[in-house]
Amino acid sequence: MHMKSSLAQSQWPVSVATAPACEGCGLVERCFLAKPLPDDDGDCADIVRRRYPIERGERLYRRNTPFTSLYQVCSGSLKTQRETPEGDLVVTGFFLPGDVVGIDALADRQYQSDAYANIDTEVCQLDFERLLSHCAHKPGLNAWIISMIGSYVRRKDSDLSWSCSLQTHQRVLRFFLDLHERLTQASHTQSSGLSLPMKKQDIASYLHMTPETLSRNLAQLRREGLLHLHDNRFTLPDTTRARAITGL
Amino acid sequence: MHMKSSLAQSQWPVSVATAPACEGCGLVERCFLAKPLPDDDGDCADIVRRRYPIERGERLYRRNTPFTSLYQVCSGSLKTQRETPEGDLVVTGFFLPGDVVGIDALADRQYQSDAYANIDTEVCQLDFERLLSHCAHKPGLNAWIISMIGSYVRRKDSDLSWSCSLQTHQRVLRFFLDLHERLTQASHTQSSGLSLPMKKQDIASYLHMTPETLSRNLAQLRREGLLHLHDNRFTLPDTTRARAITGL
DNA sequence: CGCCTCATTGATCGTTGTCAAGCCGGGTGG
DNA sequence: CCACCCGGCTTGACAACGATCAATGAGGCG
Repeated sequence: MHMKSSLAQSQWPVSVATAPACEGCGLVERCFLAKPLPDDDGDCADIVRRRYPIERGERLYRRNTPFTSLYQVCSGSLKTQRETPEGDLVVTGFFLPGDVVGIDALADRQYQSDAYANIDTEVCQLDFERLLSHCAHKPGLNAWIISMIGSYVRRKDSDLSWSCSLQTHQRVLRFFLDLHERLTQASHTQSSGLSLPMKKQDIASYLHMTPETLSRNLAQLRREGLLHLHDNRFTLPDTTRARAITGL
Repeated sequence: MHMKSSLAQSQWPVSVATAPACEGCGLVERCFLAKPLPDDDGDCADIVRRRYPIERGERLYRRNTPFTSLYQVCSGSLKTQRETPEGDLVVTGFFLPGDVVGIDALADRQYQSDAYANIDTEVCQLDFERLLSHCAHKPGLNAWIISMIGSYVRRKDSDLSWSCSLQTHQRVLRFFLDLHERLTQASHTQSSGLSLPMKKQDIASYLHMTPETLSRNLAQLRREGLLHLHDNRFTLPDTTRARAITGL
């Protein structure tokens, strides 16, 4: 019964040694890659390539190229984008520290989108073939993979359910609530304001609206005292009311 | 197009014996459940419960109940729906013969939506715990699961990318193109017209528009000769033009 | 300084949601 | 067999929201 109540990441044994390359990584205490992999008996070393830097604006992988690796964000942030039939670019996801990117490539063994760094970023690379080949005799590792994919599915599903059905100002507010939550859980800093790790254009694209509409809605949310945003730093002064409005 | 057979399904040995309950199932020649499961050495019998009927309008599972099983549709069709914060119901997916439903429950071990039969339907039930417990010593089975989830992710991802960014009439047309493709690949019947296995209200909800808007768009597509739809049977007279319009 | 990209604000137009009425087909009961 | 009802669907008139077009401002970098 290796697969108890929850597939959650938290059930891995709080492990002892952390890999040398992980020293100083802000994610280290909640990152499973920083610890030995589940059921690792020492032969998993070739799976992970740790803390690999990507510069702002640099591309991590390109659409329609062969899928080889998954990547976990250590610091910074990534976006994935695709092209519409008309040739416009649409942002399909943002990836923050702790998130795994590349899962959309599992089915076709081809990346389904282009992945770019929004700001200077570090990722850990996971060789998927090697990962799978170790799974057979490591049920814990297998469960971890399915859990990881499950989280991605949940996120996509919930995105899909609100990104179209909510009103514009609700979408914007929900985006910032969600972002706040993900950023604070990743790094436990409760500093005065979080920095916005992507461009507003990209946010607009992700939320299926024009930059103009986003800007107007931001102005209104500021007026209503639901969001402070200045110089790429933001806070949510009244999360209770915000949650009530967005239904989160 | 987007129907390259995914990761692993096609690589199973075209197997010999089909299970008795699968005789007469329309899906039998493309269904992997009809054949012994990958790497099955005989002890997988308890995983699958075959061809289990659900009546039109009946609920298969309910949101926020414990996740136990995945279901593959044999015949008929299912929908999944959720409630918005305002209390409206939104259809989040349609499942046709060959599709696996319940994958959104993987992360939380709770179903994330309500699943209903649109018409009289048959499903095969897969006990997920048992499935996983067999994975350890059956790498093929493991790969199959990941492939199955991968297909789901791909579908969700592509839904997400077009269901919001396209114009209304494009969304409608794309929906019918997609439906046509999925229905014909499931049962190889190239009959004169396919029957629409769901209500228009649900289609409207799924496409994020009102029934009125859907109706108007259907009327226009008929006028333009891109879609025939009468008495719940439909054909696509000009798939080439339709594809060009929707970017599929 | 000038160029560039990003962000903001205003004016106008078009598409879609809303509200309302009418239609059609299936089911029920007299 | 027909009258009736009800849910699903269609069509029309109107209002509202967001996209488009255009102009301006703010910051980064050669």
